[in-house]
Amino acid sequence: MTLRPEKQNMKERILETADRLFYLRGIRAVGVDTIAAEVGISKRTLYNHFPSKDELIATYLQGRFNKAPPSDKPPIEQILGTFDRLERGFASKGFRGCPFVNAVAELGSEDKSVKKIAIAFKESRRIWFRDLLLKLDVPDPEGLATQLTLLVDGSIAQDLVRDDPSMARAAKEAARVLLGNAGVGTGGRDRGDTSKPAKKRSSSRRTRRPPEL
Amino acid sequence: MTLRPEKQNMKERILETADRLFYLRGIRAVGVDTIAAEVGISKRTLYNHFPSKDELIATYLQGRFNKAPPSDKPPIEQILGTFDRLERGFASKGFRGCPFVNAVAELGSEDKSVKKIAIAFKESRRIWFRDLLLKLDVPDPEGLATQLTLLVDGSIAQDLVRDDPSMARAAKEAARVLLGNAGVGTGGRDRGDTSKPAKKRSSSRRTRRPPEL
DNA sequence: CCTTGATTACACCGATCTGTGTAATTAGGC
DNA sequence: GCCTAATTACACAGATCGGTGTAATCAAGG
Repeated sequence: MTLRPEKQNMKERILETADRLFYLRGIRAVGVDTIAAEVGISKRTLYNHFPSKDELIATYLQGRFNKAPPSDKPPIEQILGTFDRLERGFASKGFRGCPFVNAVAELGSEDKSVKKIAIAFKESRRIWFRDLLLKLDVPDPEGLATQLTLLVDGSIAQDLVRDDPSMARAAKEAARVLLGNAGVGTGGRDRGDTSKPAKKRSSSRRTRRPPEL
Repeated sequence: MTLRPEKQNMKERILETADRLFYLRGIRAVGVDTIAAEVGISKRTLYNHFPSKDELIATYLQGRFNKAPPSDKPPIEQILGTFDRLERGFASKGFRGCPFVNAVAELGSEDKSVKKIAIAFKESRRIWFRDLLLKLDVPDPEGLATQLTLLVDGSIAQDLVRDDPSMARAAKEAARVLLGNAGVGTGGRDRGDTSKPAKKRSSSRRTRRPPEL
């Protein structure tokens, strides 16, 4: 059953090329002919592996859904490290925004399956933040996790249009402030003692529901 | 020289329809035939007013570049009010993300003019924040303004995929924390005295360059 | 060697795209 | 009423789109 080496993973090869082109140039901007030509195969072969372009798009987005590997580093480092990885991603040449946001922006609200994948991805990242925040015992892990995702997606959008990787650093600084406000020492503040600095000080730390000035 | 009423602002009529369709369905997804049909004119007439679709796209984006009207309200209210307006926008049925981010996502890095307009828009909002922050005499108006734009764009992206207007509120809460950290009372914190509460306390307020944990 | 399945080249379909050419029609200003 | 300019309908060009049908070729396993 062993095919010749270069065609061993035909489906993966197609998917890799589709991923690259879809992400870099946009989904609507890339035709199946272009993908087939780039892979070096006939269009017929492509359609023997994917019944339609929509299926290829869905598989492409599914493939972008890489969950973060479990880490044993302290939660605070994992959270802030997210923005470091983000900055490295921005600085890399191939970065062009969030594939899920781009897909929703391109394909409109018509395509329900695309939107479902995008929502699932965004939510998974929020949950990832939340679970780390739970270990830190912050007052409102749900809300703070949402706020962190805002910083992530905000910096991604800003970098997409500005090509400015420093947006990730700005997001990190903001994240540090939000974490500090929640009673978490981030190692970047006044005193460097990161050793559990008095969490949950009565209620004044929490960003309470404000009286809507 | 007065044309008959319904055709008095032909160019504007075309532009309004193009704006609506481009924004709601996407730029690539809408053809000039569709626009002309929707306006109720012939395709030839459309091309008599716009030499190409690219020109129409550029004009569409230029038209989205509406600078905020000057306000005499306190800066802090203007800043936080941004997120209230954002939330109302999210809740309105026609909202579909940031037209500039969407355009860049759709058209790729090929179209330089589109990207330039998008950058100009993003920067104008940052400057708007910064100028308000200057009046508040915060330690780092430039950096804080950038952070606020991250919250704005983050909530827009999140709402685009989640259809959840509460993202604007989450952004507002985060903005409140960031402003509070900069020494600005936002009316939602412990003591309600918004009367210039000890700005610029030596250096410990500032989110300093952290030692990169 | 022969069978089997994958891949190939290639033509083709109908639809859609941006953009143009043209001649007829319409309406306003003088 | 006449001139001018805008708008109209409509055909058409040339390209690209997603997708299919077909027959030949190729390679691997028995």
